[in-house]
Amino acid sequence: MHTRFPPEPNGFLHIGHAKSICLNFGLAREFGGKCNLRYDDTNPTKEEQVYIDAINEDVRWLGFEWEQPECYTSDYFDRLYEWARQLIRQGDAYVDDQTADEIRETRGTLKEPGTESPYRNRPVEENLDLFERMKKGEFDEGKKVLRAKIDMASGNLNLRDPVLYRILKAPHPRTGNAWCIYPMYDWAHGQSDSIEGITHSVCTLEFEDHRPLYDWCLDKLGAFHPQQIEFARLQLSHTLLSKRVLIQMVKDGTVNGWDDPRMPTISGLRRRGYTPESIREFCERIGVAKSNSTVEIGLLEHCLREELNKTARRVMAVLNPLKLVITNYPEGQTEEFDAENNPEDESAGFRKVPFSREVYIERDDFMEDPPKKFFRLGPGREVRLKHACIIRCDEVIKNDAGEIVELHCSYDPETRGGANPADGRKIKGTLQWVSVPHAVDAEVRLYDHLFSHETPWDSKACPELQSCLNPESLTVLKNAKVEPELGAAQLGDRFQFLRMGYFSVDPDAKPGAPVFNRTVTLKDTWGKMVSKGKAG
RNA sequence: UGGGGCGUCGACAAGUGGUCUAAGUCACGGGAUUUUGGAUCCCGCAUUCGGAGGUUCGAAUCCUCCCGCCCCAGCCA
Repeated sequence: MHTRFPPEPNGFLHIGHAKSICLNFGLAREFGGKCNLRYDDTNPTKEEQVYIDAINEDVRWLGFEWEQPECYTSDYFDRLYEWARQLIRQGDAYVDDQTADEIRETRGTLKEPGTESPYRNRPVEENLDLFERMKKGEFDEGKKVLRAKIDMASGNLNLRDPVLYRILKAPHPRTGNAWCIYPMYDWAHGQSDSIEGITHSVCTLEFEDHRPLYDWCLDKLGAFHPQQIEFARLQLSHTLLSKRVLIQMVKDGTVNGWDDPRMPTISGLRRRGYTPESIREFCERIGVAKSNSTVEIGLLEHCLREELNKTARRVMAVLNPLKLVITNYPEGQTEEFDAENNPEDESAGFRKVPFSREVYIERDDFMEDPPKKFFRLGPGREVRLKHACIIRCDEVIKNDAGEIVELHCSYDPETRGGANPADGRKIKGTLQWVSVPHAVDAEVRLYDHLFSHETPWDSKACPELQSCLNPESLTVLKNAKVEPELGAAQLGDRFQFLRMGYFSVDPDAKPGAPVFNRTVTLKDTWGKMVSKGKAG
């Protein structure tokens, strides 16, 4: 088995491409075959080297290695040209002088047949001569094309004398000015597959109509004939995977570049903190079929959490800090408690976490008048500070505006170090915290789905993209407090901020000024109860 | 009668004549457990396969008709 992943270098790869990559490379891996990376670079007006570099990086990052060296359709331009001459000699192709408009008008419609070009029956020698002169640059763009001579009455429009070559006086990123005629996809793809010895040419559903043409070309040429097989492209809820729209959002500033952590691009997912493993697992679980379907983005997030739960170090961070003073703890005293790094992985060991009289807790973890099922902190209530001790809230301090600025609590010395109370009373709530004098300031960026609408690609449900955007897709928190050791977090580090979610270091981070991206939240049963009104 | 596809649980998706009163995963609901309302563990979740007929001892799987959805009229890929 020999497969290939054939991107056009005209944009960045996204999660939909990942499905194709995993499929093609996965097939080769599973059946002991090979997989090529082939750039389908037949349109120099749209393609650029920067995209090739980005695609190479993304495929490698996803964990796949292609047969060296990578392939380019442009490497086959000579062969393709010779093959075109063979077609002409066989009387299966001709040079057409009609304009693009004329060709469109004579193609017919979906229900009516087209009409044949007046140039359709030119003698072979004339076609050969004209085609050669096209190659030499004697004609302007649009003046002539090479067409296959098939059937202008075919029900399949692709068979109504499709254009094989057009004149494009544009320099090519790889062949420079060597060519001014470039092959169309239909003329290039199958033959490139054939040259590379591809056995299974896997592509998306919209090419199903092209298969008869794919077969026609190879049959006429008598060349090695790979088999084209189609599958449904990925559609993800709350996500747009159209290259056109992605480019637009980058250009109009809706997002901050191709690698904005909200983008479904591989580079965006990478910056967001996704792991290659989780993306591969996702591609494995969604399966491959021919029916158009939409996968819930929750499945992608599940695959991520599943992996991060096993691998990410747990650490404490407070996103929206509220100061809490433990009045019966000696002023100026500091001690360290042992904290487990990952309950899912014993080998991750323990670390020391500094504790003192004043700590920050999450503002949302306190309610002045909490509902019954809220088992976090409230006046007179007891709660556990993870790894440290049990505290009771004695007093709520407010400013003149009536805002809560500080909590006064007392701790139970018996529970110091995380011990359970001797009297056997159960403490339901556990909070993460950060010691005030030891805290490191951090910027935390909270990300959510770019689109609040489930099917942003649906023009009926979403006539205007803007109105379907999630206004809360990015929330920047500049006043987060994190454990001291996180001040030294490195790019590529991933953590679970206890009870808050999984976070990764953003490239914007600088020494002493950490920046964290929320990769994905933790499952939030309480949040779900609140939004369903069952929290009372 | 343009051509090509697709329709199995809320979302994916196995299954292509008997082992199907239909696998698995996510989601969802319930319970246990828990120093993360996380994780983990149990339990539940399509008598039905777009619909209607038919063939057959037997159909999601074969046949007929019907319905719905997607793709194709770039000198894009």
